[in-house]
Amino acid sequence: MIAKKRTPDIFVYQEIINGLCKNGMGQEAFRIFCDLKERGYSPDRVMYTTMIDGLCKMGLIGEGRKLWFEMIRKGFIPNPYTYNVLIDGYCKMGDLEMAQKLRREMCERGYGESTVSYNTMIAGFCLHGKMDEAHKLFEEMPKKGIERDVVTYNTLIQGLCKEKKALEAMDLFYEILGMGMHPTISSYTPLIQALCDMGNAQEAIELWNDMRNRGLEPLVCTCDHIITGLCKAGNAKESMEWLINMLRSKQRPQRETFQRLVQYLSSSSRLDDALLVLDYLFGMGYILDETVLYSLVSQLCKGNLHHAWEYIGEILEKS
DNA sequence: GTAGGGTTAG
Repeated sequence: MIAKKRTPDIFVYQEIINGLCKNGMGQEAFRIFCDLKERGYSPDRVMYTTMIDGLCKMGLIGEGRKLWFEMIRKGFIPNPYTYNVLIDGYCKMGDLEMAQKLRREMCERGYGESTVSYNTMIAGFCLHGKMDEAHKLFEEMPKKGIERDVVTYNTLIQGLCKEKKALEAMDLFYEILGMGMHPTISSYTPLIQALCDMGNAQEAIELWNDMRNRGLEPLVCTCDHIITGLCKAGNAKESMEWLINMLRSKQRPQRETFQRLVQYLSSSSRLDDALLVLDYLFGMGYILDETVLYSLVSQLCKGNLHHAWEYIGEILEKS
């Protein structure tokens, strides 16, 4: 456009800056933003908001704050979008006090709170393990007439799961259903992981099936969690089946998943399966961690030493 | 000639 002397307008630049920010090229966006100002363009409130958000998401909250004041100097009053972007930035870096201060300031300016502003703060508290505070806000929402949406629930579910409170998180999941809302991938993923971590793989699989029945496509890592969960629950057979299904559908399990499975199979004397999984592991281009290797070798040595020696030679060659 | 852009989980 520039070469053809078609000067891009502010909307085109807005799209470019936003697109770069959302695709991991925030530095480039910031360069263009600064360049624009030098060439005499004046960014408006939306563009400032977009750039402040981009900077916050890169962890450059100081730069974001500078732009905030620059915007005010140029006569733009921050609106709820601008506030939320900065509040989210402070939440993410753990300065919850500053986030709360900005939230009060936003209200003093006469802007009402919204589902998004609540979700932002709840996510901030959850991220930093302050579940009591998160709950307080969650309870406050209906009292203030602010609707909870599926993001509100998902955020709290994720927070509770991280704190190993899967039962409480399940209650919220049922509440989503009870309210007639539609759960999303983010409702299921942390729950399945938490249940697997607790050794409750069967319930996790029920959730998995429920998710599939709703036409939701699970994240690949969810499958990894189920495989490790099944090992934890002592279910070698099903664990192998899930792994093979993953490989069949051309999904790449994590190295850690293979290792846990090899470790579990060898420690429960299923050496044939362990060696089979090991073959898949090497086939994916992974190498075996030393501690898992030692445990496998010592298991092999408990059996027929002659065979053990053959296997070990083969394993060492591949690793 | 007009309208058009920005925020929360993952």
